[in-house]
Amino acid sequence: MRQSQLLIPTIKEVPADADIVSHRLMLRAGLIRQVASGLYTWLPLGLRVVRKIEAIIREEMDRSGAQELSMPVVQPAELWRETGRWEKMGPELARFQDRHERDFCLGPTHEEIITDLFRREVHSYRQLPCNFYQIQTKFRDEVRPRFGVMRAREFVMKDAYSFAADQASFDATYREMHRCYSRILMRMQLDFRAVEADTGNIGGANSHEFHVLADSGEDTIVHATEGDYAANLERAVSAPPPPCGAATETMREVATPGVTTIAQVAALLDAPVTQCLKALVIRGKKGPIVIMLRGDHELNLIKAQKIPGAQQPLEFADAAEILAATGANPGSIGPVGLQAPLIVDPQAAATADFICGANRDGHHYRGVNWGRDLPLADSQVLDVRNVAPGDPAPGGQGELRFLKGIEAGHIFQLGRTYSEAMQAKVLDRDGKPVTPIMGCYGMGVTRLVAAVIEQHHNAGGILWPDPLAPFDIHILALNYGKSSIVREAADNLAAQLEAGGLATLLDDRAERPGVKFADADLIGLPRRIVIGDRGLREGRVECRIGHGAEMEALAPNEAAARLTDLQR
RNA sequence: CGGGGCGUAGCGCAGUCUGGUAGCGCACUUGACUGGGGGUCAAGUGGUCGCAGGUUCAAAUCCUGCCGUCCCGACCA
Repeated sequence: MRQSQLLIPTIKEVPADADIVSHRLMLRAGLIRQVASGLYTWLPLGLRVVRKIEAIIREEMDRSGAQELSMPVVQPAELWRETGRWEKMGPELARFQDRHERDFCLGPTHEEIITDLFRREVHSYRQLPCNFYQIQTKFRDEVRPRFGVMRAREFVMKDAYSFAADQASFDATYREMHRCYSRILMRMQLDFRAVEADTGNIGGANSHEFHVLADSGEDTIVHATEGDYAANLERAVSAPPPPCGAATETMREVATPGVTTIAQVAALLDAPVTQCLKALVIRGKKGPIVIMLRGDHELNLIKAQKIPGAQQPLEFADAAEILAATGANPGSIGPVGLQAPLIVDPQAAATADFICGANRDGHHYRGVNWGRDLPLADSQVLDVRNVAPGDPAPGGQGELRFLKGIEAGHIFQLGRTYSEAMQAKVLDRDGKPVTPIMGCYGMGVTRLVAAVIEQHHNAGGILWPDPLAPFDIHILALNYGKSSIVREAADNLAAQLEAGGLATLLDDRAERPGVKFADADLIGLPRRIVIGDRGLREGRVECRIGHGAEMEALAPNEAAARLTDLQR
C-alpha cells in the first residue's frame, strides 16, 4: 500500500492532553483521533492493529471450542428488568427510548441477551457445555474516561458466555478459558499475570483478571515471591499473623493534647507505628461501625464493604456521627469501652501492648491488650486491610510484592445468577429441569492496543511485535518522486513482497529522508527496507529485519526472498 | 459525583494579572534551492479568542452563568 494514499497523520508535537506513553504514541503515529471524551475514531493504521488482535483472539477462542455469534448493541429494557440490573446499574448504563417510547439501552455487556437466547434455543443437557462469544462494540458511560482508548466509553470487547449442566463441566470450561486467555496474551508478546480478583458488579463467586504489566496501569496486583499466588490488591490476603504476644505492660491513659494522627501519636509516645492501632468509622445499617487497623495499614474498601451490617455502598461516618457514637472526635477514638460495634483486622488483633485512642479528646491508652483490657470475639476479627509489600504470602512461602497492571481480561464464575433470574433451564438425563451454571469472559480488544504499546515502545515510537504490526514491511523509498531508479526498484520490490503475501507499506511520499525515517520510527513496523540512489548504484537496498537488528545491504531480489521466506 | 487545571488558526503555545490594531512555532499552499535522520529562503492561506449575558467609550483580557476537555479520588475490558 502506498503511504501517500493512506491517512497516517503523524504529528511531531505531543498533544497536551495525552499523559501516558501509549496515548501519546497512538496520537502521534496517527492511530486514533478523539471525537469526544472517551470516544475515538480509529484511523487506518490503528484499525489494522485492532483487526490483528481480533484475529488472534478469534483463532484462540475457536480453538477452545467457543462459537462466534453477534448480538445487538441496542438492548430492550425488559431483559434487564428480569435480572434487576435495569434498576441496579445506575448512570453507567446509557438508556434511551425509541419512537414508541419503549426503553432501551446500549449494551455494556450481554449476559441478559445471551441468556435469553439460550433459554429460547437450548433445551437439552446434550447441547452442553457450550460457550458463545462475540467481538463487538460496547458502551459504558464511564465516570471518568481517561488515558485515550485505555478507558474509553465506547470500546471493542470480546465477550464470551458459557453454559454447563454441572460444576465439573463448568470448571473444565473455565480452566480452558484461563488457558485460552494466556495463549492470546502470549501470542501478543505481552508480559502479563493472571490474578485472583473481586467480581464487582457482574456478580458470582470467583474470578480471575489478566493484567498486562505496566507502570501506567491503574490496578495494583500482588504476587508472592515464591509459589504462584497472585491476586488483585482488592482481594489479596497475607498469611495470618503469628499469635498475639503476651502482655508486658499495664494499660494506662496518657495525655496526648492536639495529637490526632498515628504518626503524631507514635512520635509523641516514642513507639513504633506498628504498636499503634487506628480506628476508622463507617456507616452501618444500624449506626456507625468502628474498624481497628494497625497504624501502618490501610483499609481495603472492597473488603470493608463486605462487613456484615455495613452500608452499601461503603460510606465513612462524619465527625458528628463519630462524636455521638464514641464520645470523642476522630483522632482520639479507640476500642476500649466502646458502645458501637467493633471489627478488628487480624493484624491489629495480634498486636499486644498496643496504643489506641481513649474515646476522650486529647487522650490515648497505651499498654492495651485484647482479652485482658477489653473483650474480643472471634467473630469480630475480619481481614479488612490492604496487604502491604513484604507481608508474608498466604501459605507461608515467600513474601508479597506489588506490580502495576492494566486489566486486559477478566473471567468470571457466574454460577446460576442469570440463568435462575431468567428461568433458563435444560432437561437432564433423567428428564428433570436443571438450571445451567454460567461463566462469562471479557477481553478488552481496543484497550489491548494501548497495553501493547505500553510494553513495546522506545524514544522514537512504537515497536510493534511481529504478530500485531499494522503492516509487515515498511519500504522507505528515498527521493521517490525524482529518482526513476528508486521508483522502479521500490515499486518492483513492493509488488514482489505483496505477491509473497506480505502487507507492505511503501513510503512514496515526496518527503525528505529525515521525515521518512522519523515517521517510520514512530509507526514502528518491525521490518524495514530503505531504498535510495546511493545503495542502488551498488545494486543494493538496506534491509532491517526486527526492531533491534542491524541494517544489511542486500540486492533487491535477495531482500525480497529473505522476507518472503520468513513469512513461511 | 467531589477537588484542581485548561479552552486564543489544523496542532503546540504567548498575550489575560495591569482592558485600547490578535501574535509566535509547527503544519498547509506556491516558488526556488536542497536531497540518507523532522533542511533553507521567499511569498501566502487560515482566528465570531468555547458559548451566553453583564460592566465599560472600549473586553481575548474584568464579573456572572453555562458548556467542553484534561488531571487527581470512588467504578471497570
